[in-house]
Formats: sequence, C-alpha cells, structure tokens
Amino acid sequence: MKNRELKKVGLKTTQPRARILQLLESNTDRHFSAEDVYRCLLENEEDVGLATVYRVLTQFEAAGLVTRHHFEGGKLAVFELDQGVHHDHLMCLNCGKIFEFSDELIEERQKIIAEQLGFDITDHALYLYGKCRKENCEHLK
Amino acid sequence: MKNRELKKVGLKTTQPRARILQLLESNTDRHFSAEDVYRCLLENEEDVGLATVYRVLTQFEAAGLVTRHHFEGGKLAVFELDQGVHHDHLMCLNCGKIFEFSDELIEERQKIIAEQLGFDITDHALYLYGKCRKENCEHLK
DNA sequence: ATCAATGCAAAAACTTTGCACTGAT
DNA sequence: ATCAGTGCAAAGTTTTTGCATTGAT
Repeated sequence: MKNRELKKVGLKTTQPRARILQLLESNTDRHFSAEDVYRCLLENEEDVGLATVYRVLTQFEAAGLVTRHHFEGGKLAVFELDQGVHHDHLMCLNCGKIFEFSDELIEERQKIIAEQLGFDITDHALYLYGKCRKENCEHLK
Repeated sequence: MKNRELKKVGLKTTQPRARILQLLESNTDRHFSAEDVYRCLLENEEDVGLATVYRVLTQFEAAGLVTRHHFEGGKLAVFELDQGVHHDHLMCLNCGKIFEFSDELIEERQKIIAEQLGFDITDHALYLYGKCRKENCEHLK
C-alpha cells in the first residue's frame, strides 16, 4: 500500500519500510524517536529490528521523506514525516508538547540573510522553547 | 584570572573550570565539542579528565555561560561561549564552517508568534544550512 | 536466481556516574 | 579541616556495523 511513495524515492518496498512509513503517516502530529517507532511496531505485533528502524529512518531522511530533529534537552533524535510544507517548532519545556507553525516573514528574511552572506540555503530549522500558559499543561516530573 | 566570571555564576574557581573558560574565551569564533576542549587542553599540557570537561560544560550551560548546539549531521553536542548578544547560525554543508548572524526582524517575529500561541519564550535557536559560494570553501572529504 | 534488505548480536560513539582522592577556602 | 570538585574506570545511552539469513523482483 505504501508501494507508490517508496518507489518514488527509489526505495524497494519491504515490510519494515512500509510499516514505518505507515506509522509516520498515521501520526503526522507526533515526533518519533527510533525507539518510539520500534515500540509502536512491536505493540502492533509488527516485529521489526531496532537496527532496521534506525536504518530505515536514515534512508527516509536521505530520501527527503522525513526530517530529523534534536530538540533541546532531548538526547535522542526524533523524526517526523515531511509533508511538503516547511514548518518550525515551538516546544514547551514544562510539558514537552511540540507545536508547529510557519511564518512567511521569517522565511523571507532567512533568504535575504543567506543571500547577503553568499549562501545557497538547502535547509533550515527554527526552534522556540518556552512554557505554554495553558492550564492543561502537565509539568514534566 | 577567570576568578570573577566563575564566582559571578556561583561556581568555585578550580583549575579545570578556569582553563576551559579561558579556552572558550580565546576562541569565541569556534564551536567546541567536549572532545575538542579535551584535546585542546591536552595539547597545552593542561591535563583535564574528559569526564570533567563534560561536567564543566554542562555546569557552564546551566549557569548560562555557554550554549549547547546540535548541528545537523553532527552527532556530538558543541558548545560556544555566550557573549550576551543572541545570535543564530548558518552552517556550510560543504566545508562545515559556521557563520553567525542576528536579525532584529526575525527576533521580533518570534515574539509575536509565541505570544499568539500563548507561550513564554525562554530560548530559541535558528539554524540555516547551505553551501557557501566562496571560492575558498574546502569540501569535506 | 539474484542481490538488496533484515535481524541479531556485537561494537562503536557519546555521555554520565560511582568512588576514592585532591584541592580550594 | 571541610566539603565540593576531580580523575579514572566502569556503566549507560543512543546509534552503527558485520554477517548469516530472508525476501522482493
């Protein structure tokens, strides 16, 4: 079923790859570590080796299917499906929740800055860290 | 000599801490991994344990003396001295060089976005990745 | 049938921790 | 003299790799 997407980026359709892509596609709001993916698949009785999860996520990244992040504080890398539209991240340091946003002005400004410095931008990432003022913000232990 | 700065942030002045601070202060343009710091000190005949380097850098970070970064691609954390003025980073994916910049408009915009989303920002980081068009850009092997 | 992809276990890479000793006040 | 800080070695985490086996075309 994930046949098309995988072929498109030049990856042979295998069970692990299809399952991981499926998982990411049905949780576009989440940011998965390799462990997360591994455990989610296990829970679904879809056994995949952890090494394979790492390999597949790295391949997906190289293929432009996913983006890898290193959030402040976290030691693991986390991945999310790339859905065509770039977005940035805002993370609550209390509850760990991640919010996504995008801003045309900032994007424009980045291009101008890169141009001035003589750079061809291939990639960029903006992370805001703070505390959400929501009453439902559960503090991390 | 690094007495004052360390005391100010509530850290007892010890040889390892003074040496590491000294190293960072005389290389404000560099981004050091713990290993980098360790090796630089060894080369200067200033023996310090690697574990201590990690501990001190973490303390410096907590004290607001340094900032920790996880650049794209790199697996190690790197540190740089915090010099009061916030700045962002632009990294060349060819030669690895890091350029610093800061932009008032982007800063403003971030505040507005955070406000709209009901966040109190404590921290932020913007990374641009690309290729510098300089003729002296040495490609990574 | 072929060759890439997988799973496992082992290794590597990076960072943290325990503990006895050293050093700053 | 005291107690925080250090160094070393050991352990922890996260990620990668080697190799025999499995699976997709």
